[in-house]
Amino acid sequence: MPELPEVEVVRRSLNTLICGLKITKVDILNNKLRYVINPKLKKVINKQKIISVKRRGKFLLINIENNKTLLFHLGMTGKILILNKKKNITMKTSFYYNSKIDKKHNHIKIKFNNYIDLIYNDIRKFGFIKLLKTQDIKNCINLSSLGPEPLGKKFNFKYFKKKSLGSKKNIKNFLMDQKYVSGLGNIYVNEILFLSSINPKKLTFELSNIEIIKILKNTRMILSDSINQGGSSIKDFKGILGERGGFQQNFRVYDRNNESCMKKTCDGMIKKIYLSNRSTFFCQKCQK
DNA sequence: AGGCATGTTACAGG
DNA sequence: ACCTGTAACATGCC
Repeated sequence: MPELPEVEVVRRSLNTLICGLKITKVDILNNKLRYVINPKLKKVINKQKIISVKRRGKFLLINIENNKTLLFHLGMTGKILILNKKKNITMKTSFYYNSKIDKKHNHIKIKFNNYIDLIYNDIRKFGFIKLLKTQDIKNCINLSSLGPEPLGKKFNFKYFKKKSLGSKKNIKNFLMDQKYVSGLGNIYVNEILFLSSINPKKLTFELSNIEIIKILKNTRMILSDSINQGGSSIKDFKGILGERGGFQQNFRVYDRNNESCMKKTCDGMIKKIYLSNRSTFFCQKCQK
């Protein structure tokens, strides 16, 4: 899935591409995603203008004129595509353009008054779209228990210290838990702990102040770098129209089982284990 | 053929 | 109540 950086990149692209546009038609090609799509959705949003596109954790929120909001979650394989019919090309919404995209997984199509179509494509159908009243967003079951944004001011030392002392989780599961901090997923958590030289199994109440500071700093750095690069937790991403070729993020530790540690000062080996059924990579030497 | 995959959630057992 | 591991969801790729 798209973790926070990917969702943020999509949000920025959408925000520049569809704000102010009027919806002229909605096609539901498949109404069974993670939740069954509200059958009223089509009628309610038709003929309405897009006000803004926001993000909370890994959720995307499209605010619409008549006090409605479309809440998207991209699950594991969800993508938002923009099709420009005037030029008969698929424009990127940043890295979500991919020449391998198969039309048979297009589930929702929203047409606008300027030759643009927004398409929701999702191979595994773990994602969803919900129609909400804008004023109900904060109390919505999906958003109400989310922790602070990892790039926001509330995700600070004081907060982290308090929550980490109150938890018996290991640090990896802690960072993966959206109620403590929202938007991190398996890839970025592996990367954060690697750069912080902390063992993923270390319990949060055992973390030193210095380790907490490292986690906070590396979280911000990794996420903002990734956003600036256009998102990176998708392996086969190609740039706009594919011409930029095989952009591939070089993760430092994720998916590097049995490779040697990339840190200059370390000659350890990366090991793969499972925590809560999620693949976990760490250096046996510098992440003791 | 079988294991694995960026997420979330329910359930069982400790 | 909290924690972890397991499985489920649906599909594709080694």
